[in-house]
Order: sequence, then C-alpha cells, then structure tokens
Amino acid sequence: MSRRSGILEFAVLGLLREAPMHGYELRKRLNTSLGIFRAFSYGTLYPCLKTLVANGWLIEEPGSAPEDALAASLAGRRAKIVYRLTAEGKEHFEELLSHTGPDTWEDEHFAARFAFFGQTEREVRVRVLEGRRSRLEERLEKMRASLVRTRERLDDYTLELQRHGMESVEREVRWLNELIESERAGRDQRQPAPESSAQQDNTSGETGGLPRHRGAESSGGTPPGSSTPPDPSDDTAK
Amino acid sequence: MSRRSGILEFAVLGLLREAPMHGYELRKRLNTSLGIFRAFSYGTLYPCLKTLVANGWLIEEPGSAPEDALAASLAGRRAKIVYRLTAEGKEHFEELLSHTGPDTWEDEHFAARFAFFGQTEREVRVRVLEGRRSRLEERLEKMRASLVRTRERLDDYTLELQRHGMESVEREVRWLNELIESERAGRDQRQPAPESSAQQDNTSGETGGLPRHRGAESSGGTPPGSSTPPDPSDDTAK
DNA sequence: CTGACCATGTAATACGTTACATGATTGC
DNA sequence: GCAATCATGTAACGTATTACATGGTCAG
Repeated sequence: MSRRSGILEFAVLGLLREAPMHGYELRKRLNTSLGIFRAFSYGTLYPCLKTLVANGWLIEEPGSAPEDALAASLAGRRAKIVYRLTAEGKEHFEELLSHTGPDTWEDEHFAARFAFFGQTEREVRVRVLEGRRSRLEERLEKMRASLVRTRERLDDYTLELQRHGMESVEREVRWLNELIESERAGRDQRQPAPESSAQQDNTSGETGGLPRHRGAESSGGTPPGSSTPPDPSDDTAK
Repeated sequence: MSRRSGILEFAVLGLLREAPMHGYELRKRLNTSLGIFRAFSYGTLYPCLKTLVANGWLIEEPGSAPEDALAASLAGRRAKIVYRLTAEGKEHFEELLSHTGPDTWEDEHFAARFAFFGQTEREVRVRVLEGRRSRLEERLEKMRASLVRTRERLDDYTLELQRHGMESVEREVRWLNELIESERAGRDQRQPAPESSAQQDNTSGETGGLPRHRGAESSGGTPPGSSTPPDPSDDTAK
C-alpha cells in the first residue's frame, strides 16, 4: 500500500498522541517541528484524517482553541474540529512503533520513525538504527561498485558529484554509529524493563544521553534574499 | 509544467549528446552514472523519449549494439532502437544548459545540472552554484528560526534529528563554497573566452582543477547482506 | 530448452498537489 | 469594513509507478 501516506498516518497518530489538535495546526507541526518530510498539503491531510476517523483511531470533537483559556471561555465558537486519539488509535500507534521492517529504514520513513523515538522502546530504536545503517551500507556498496566500473570514463564534475554523494552517506553511517553506541551505553541489560511499561512519561532526557554535539556554526557569506518563491513548505501560500 | 520530467528530458538530452544509445542503456546510465536522481522507470522513460522525438530533438534509428564490433557485423539483428540527438536537439540542450532560473537550484534539478557541468560554461556554472548556495542558506534560515521557536518543547531525539539535518545542509554550503572558489581561481577574466567556442572537447580536466579530495574512507563494521529487497533502482526487477 | 537478461512498450492505477469554494476571526 | 490569517474541505489534474504483454539472445 501507500508509501508516503503511510508516513503521514504514522506522524499524525504520533502527534495526536502528545496532544489533541485540529487539522490546521497538525499540518504546521508536520512541516516545521518534524521539518524532515517535506510539506503535505491539505488535500492530503484532511482525507487522511477522515480515513483515520473511519478506522476508529481518531475521534472528531468540536472544540475551541485549546491553548488559549480566554478564547475557550467564549464557548463553542466555530466549526473547528479537534482530533483526539482513541484507545484503539493509541494501541495501533504503539503497534506501528514496534514494527522494524525493511521499509522502516528508507529515507523519509526513517526520519518519521526517528522523530518519535522518544516514545519508542530502546530495543526497537536500536533495531531501526541498525537497519538504517545496513541500508546505507548497501547503498554505499553499490555506489562504490558503479564508481569502479565507470571511473575514467567520467569527467571531473560527475566524479566530484559522486564523491560528494558517497561522503554524505558515509557521514550518516558515522552518525548512526554514534547513536547506536550511545543507545547501548545507556544501559545494556538483557530485557529492556519489567515489561508492559512501554510509555514512560516523555518530558525529556530519560534516554541515557545522546552524543554531545555543538550545533550551528554559521558559515558566513552570501546573504539569502534572492527570490526563491513558492515553496510548498510555506504556510504563507499565495 | 512538469517538474521531475523536465529533469529526465534534460538528462536524456545530455547523455545522448555524448553518444547515441537505446532506451535500456539510457535508463541504466540514468540510475548509476548519474546515481543521484533516483530511478526512473521505463513507464516514464519511453514516453519521454517519444515526446523528445516528436519535438524533433531526437531521431530513432535501428541499430545493433554500437559498442560491439562483432555484434554489429551480424547486421540489423533486432528491433533495437538507437536514439541520436539531432542538430535541433543539441541546440535545445545548449539552451537548457545556459538557463539559471530559481528552479535550477532545487535538489534533484541541481544534481542534474551539476552532472553536466563538464559541458557548461564557467560563467553559468558559477551562477548555478551560487544560486544553490543561497537556496540552502534560506533553508538554513528557516530551520534555525523554527528551531528557536520550538526548542525546549521538543524531546532529545527530535532535537537531534533537527541538528543533524542542519549540519548536513551546512556541509553542503561549505562544499559549494569550495567549488565556487575553485571555479573563480580557474581563471578570473572578464569574458569567459573568445565567444562562440562554447564546447571545448570534454575529455577531462580542462577545468582549472576541482578542490582536492581523497575519497572513500570506508567506515568499518556491520556487513550489509540484510534483506532489503525490491529497490526500484535495481535493474533486476522481478 | 530453460532461465537470465536484454529490450520495448502500454494500460491501470495510486498518489499528491493545485486550484477552487467557503466562511469565521482578528487587527488595523 | 478590509486584509490577513485561521480553518475546512473537494474536484480536477498531472505525474510517475506497477503490472502486464511481448519477444529476442545467450549461457548452461
């Protein structure tokens, strides 16, 4: 079945597990917080929500904006629809969370999985990370092979492109190595926990600690501003 | 009009400019040599070829495998169709090569352009590289902004994902900086050349030299082999 | 003579976006 | 009262993939 839409369903379920929301906000969160998978449009999102409701995983309830107490006091003002995860939805999501099939380590799929690692058991996390890594290593293998076969016949630029591509993949492998290592370091016991306590409260770092990184060394030069107009990831559509 | 199919047309024209080929081989080259844009299927390629023929940019000619003299001696053996670029096709491709619009620095589009930099004038190359860079910088800007807005409310994994994403983009910016610099270093004269001599013979390095890189530091560990079946980039489809 | 690979095509289909239609709310 | 933004939805469309249909060639 659906490849990309499966990702959407998964992400929607995951976001709603944290808090009920209406479609509009859902879409924003999908495009910024989880900025990885590029914009889904309403034309995709709303039908998807309907499907999920039809499956009994979500229920629609009328609601005023939940984040604003004053607005809430103005009583059921509009036809806003707030989606809330049902018990079955939660169950289903948890089931999805525990799957570790080969599709799981495909680019966008992997990003989606990773984004909800905070709600995933360590055992599963490691399996997904390892799967992703071996996927990338296969890719590297192919790249190397085709490079050997074709080099010399290729001009400098094609070569450089290939080189850069491979380097990127190698980097990601190293990143995964760090993550896996730090997952294992967290606590390497046999069984992950007394069982059944799948959801610890996920406020923050109960992970065992991700590898240290100091982010955002802004590379100076060339201010943006150049007209690069209608990015679908903009909320400010036309 | 078409976004991705525009890339296909461009790449096909570019490959055929180097040598006539039939569809099957074209597809392989598209997926390996230019391994960047992920597999196009025959269902996309053949119709595309037809369009190009209809536009007068290509002509179909019956031909035996041109790389094998023995096979060629067996006379027109089969209904293989070899596609050859026409004069108009060449002209059209050269026109495409000189375009530097904003779409040009979008991910896959950019990769396609870069892959044919060997046949592109330096002036254009620099413009494309700079465009790409400013595109990425805009993206970084957005990522930073949304990170500032949402940090603290995000768990460690989401944060790490975002961090890693930004780092990748920053890397590519640095890569582009190197390339741009080395383009400029090549020779920084006013006009690129006596005019009209747009196509030097592109056997190899007349570029001025790309930045030095020592490729493929194979990161050890974790052999592949894990079942990752039906990759569309495989030729060995079912 | 069978299976693997070369080679070309098309029809059905799935997927997601664009554009459109609609209307409430808020700030100026 | 007008523009911007919030908010929900749908129908038409383009685009690419899948699966199918077909047949030649070559190795074992």
